[in-house]
Amino acid sequence: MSADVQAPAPRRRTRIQREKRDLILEAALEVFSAHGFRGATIDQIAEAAGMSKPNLLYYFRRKEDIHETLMQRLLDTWLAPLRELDDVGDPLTELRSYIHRKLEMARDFPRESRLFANEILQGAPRIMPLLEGELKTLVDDKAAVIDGWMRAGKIARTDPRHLIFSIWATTQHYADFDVQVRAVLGPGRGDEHRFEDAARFLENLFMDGLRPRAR
Amino acid sequence: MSADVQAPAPRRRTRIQREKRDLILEAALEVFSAHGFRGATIDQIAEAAGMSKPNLLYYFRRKEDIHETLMQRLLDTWLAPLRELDDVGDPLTELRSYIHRKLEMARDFPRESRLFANEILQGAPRIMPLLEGELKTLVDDKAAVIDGWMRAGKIARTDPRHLIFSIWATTQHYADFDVQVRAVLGPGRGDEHRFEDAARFLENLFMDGLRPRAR
DNA sequence: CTAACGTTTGTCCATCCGGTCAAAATTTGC
DNA sequence: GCAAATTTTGACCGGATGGACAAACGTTAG
Repeated sequence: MSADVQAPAPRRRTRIQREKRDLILEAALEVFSAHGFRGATIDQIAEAAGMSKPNLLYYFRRKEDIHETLMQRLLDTWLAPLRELDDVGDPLTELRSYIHRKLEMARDFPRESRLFANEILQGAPRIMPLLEGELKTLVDDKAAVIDGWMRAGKIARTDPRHLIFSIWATTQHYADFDVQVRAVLGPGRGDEHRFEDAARFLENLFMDGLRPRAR
Repeated sequence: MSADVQAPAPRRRTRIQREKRDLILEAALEVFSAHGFRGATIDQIAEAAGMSKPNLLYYFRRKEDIHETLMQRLLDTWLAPLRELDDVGDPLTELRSYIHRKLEMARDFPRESRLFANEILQGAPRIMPLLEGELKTLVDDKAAVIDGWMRAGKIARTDPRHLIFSIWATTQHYADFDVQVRAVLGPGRGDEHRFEDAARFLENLFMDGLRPRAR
């Protein structure tokens, strides 16, 4: 039995409706993430989804509806790694795996990352409530967990919220600024193995910083 | 009589031309950084610059010309902090001030940061050559400097290029993702002092990482 | 004063784009 | 097999937008 995501009380969706909507959302992710909301046109999305514009508009009445649906679906996937950050287990290990999971997401879902980045960059006009609600709550929650670790002396004392920001920033950078990263690394080893190199680097950075280790 | 194909070789510019062009570029920075290239309209820029659209088009023949000029002017300012990274002086101190300077730029020139972010996010269609040329050269150069420090045992060994990326990512995050940062910190102390807090946090992170310090 | 040059404006155009609509084609429930 | 419901399509619309243009306005040098 299907339970509809949010839309206002239409009767339960047809198989075709579910399939086509998914097709459209996939196409829209491709187009929105590459050009931003304003830069993307319905025609582009329709073509990428292999259907005509009026046909697409039969499934989503307005361009903004597509974007909104996409955003809502994505937020869950996107925040999953942070949700998993758990109080049990060794703090340093927990944080290390959080960083790795985030980096894997940047590698495997760069379009999703760019979609969010695009939205935030332009002032998050369409997802402000989500940021101030769901996201803030989650971060508050996890910041408390991290704070507990600090108080217990398990990790160094710093600002837990800025720690989370820095993990987001460093990992998502490899998705959002991919072209720049590749341009700078140039062809050759760096370009091919950039995610492995990034993983190793970030682990070093977050665990021990730059100060030379006395051995 | 005019024969110039595109930019170069116009006779020297009038005082009015210089003033108006600057005015337009300032307005364009505001508008482009807030809406992206495609999202910005010539009318918006013209209004922000306090002139009519045809008047603006008298100084810049095409929308893209404004963007291009803006980009070229900005790159210098933007990379200045990295250029200053110097071989002389204590490596850790050098890196610390680089981080601080970058963070100050994110605080004082958020529009510039967002303009670049927008461009890179969309695949850098208009500045690819700059990335592969000027930027890559500069990074190669500074990576060599950092590498020297590592070989000399002055800082821990890691990947110098990814180190640079991580500094860019963490500092620019406070400009590019400002709305998200503010939404998550919420009103109150965090919001007001976010840049000071960020500075302190980043210094801790880059110097010593998260491992609890034996005291 | 006036001719030459630089600047500004109103008007106009072609195209793009989000969205509508009615009719045609297809699928579904009985 | 057939009527009702769903899906698809082509044609169309109105507003926004990038840009062209010529006429008007202002400034400056002789």
